[in-house]
Amino acid sequence: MKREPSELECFVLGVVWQLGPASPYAVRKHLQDSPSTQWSASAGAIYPLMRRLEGRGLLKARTERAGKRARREYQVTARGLAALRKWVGPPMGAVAVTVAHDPLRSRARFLEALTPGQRRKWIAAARKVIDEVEAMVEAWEERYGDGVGGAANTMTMSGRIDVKSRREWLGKVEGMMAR
Amino acid sequence: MKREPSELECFVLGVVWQLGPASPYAVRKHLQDSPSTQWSASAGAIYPLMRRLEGRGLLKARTERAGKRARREYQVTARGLAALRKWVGPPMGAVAVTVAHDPLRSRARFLEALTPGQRRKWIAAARKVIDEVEAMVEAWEERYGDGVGGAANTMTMSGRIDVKSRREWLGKVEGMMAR
DNA sequence: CCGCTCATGTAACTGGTTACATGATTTA
DNA sequence: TAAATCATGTAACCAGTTACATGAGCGG
Repeated sequence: MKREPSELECFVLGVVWQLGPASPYAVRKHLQDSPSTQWSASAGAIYPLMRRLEGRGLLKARTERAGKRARREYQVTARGLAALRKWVGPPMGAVAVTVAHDPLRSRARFLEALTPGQRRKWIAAARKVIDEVEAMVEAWEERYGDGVGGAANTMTMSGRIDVKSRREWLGKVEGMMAR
Repeated sequence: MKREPSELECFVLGVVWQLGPASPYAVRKHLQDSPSTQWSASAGAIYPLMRRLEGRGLLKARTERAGKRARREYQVTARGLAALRKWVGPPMGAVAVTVAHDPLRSRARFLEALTPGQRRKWIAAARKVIDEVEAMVEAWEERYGDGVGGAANTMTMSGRIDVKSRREWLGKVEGMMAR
């Protein structure tokens, strides 16, 4: 029974599809710039991963040379696109049925372990974190604009809603704390 | 240089602190029931992890016997509480500065890879997924109510906001798709 | 007595991380 | 020409997963 590909594998497949022919380095940069820190996009992850995808026939590589240097350019194959579509769904796998993972919320769960003073400071710090994320999202939009198809819009939109909803959440947390 | 503990380690530390003396099994169940699938809470993760925490002096164990059977009950030590507080912050580590990770959004990023028909189906499926999550959150509240200190309220509240924001997001995605 | 849940573990694996190595190309 | 960045990779490690093993206790 063939195991189904990991989230990162599919995501990379998608990124290559979106960028058009892309080198592992380009994919890496793209992931690093993206407002999600879900993956570190380390070389040790990406290079072997893309080789793996190539081995499975989901990507095909072509070695171009720019100047003296060889660089691998990967492209999504027909099978690769099929795999991407399957991953995107429908149907979505069971992995999708979950509340979003947010390290801020994980921590907030244990706010009661702090002293009231620390709690107030925590809220302030959290607010700052959310501001930072907002800035990241805006910077990302600035940078990539409509670069990656219509996807950029979807992404910044989603980032903004995320920020908004976390602000709302934080407000409520503050309210509950006060009582 | 001592490496800082993983998210799961700290989260487990927090859960033990919240539950009061708790067995690995109890922690495992708790994580499994929680609406977050961030961790599978497999035995192979939890048992060694709690041993590790014990080894670091963040948990202390006491072996109780119920009937013929020995069960380990862990409790958070003073150092453990300090570590928990440090993890919760402030200051939050850099890990916290990220948009929430949501597999639905990851997938939505590549919606353009689908045919328009599939896209519509995708939206419907996504709506269902969100409904499921909502049900999970409600069930969780039903079950744990005010069980784990005031934290239960914070958690269901956060789950609800999450659901609401994802519905809003999905609506927008649909809107953008239509154009 | 059967099957289910409680409860504790271990062994093998693996995907992803950190850190290092190497050399080409660009920019100050 | 020195420093920074582009670009590709590898080796060692590790946290967490899957799958299995074991046995107690309990409800039907």
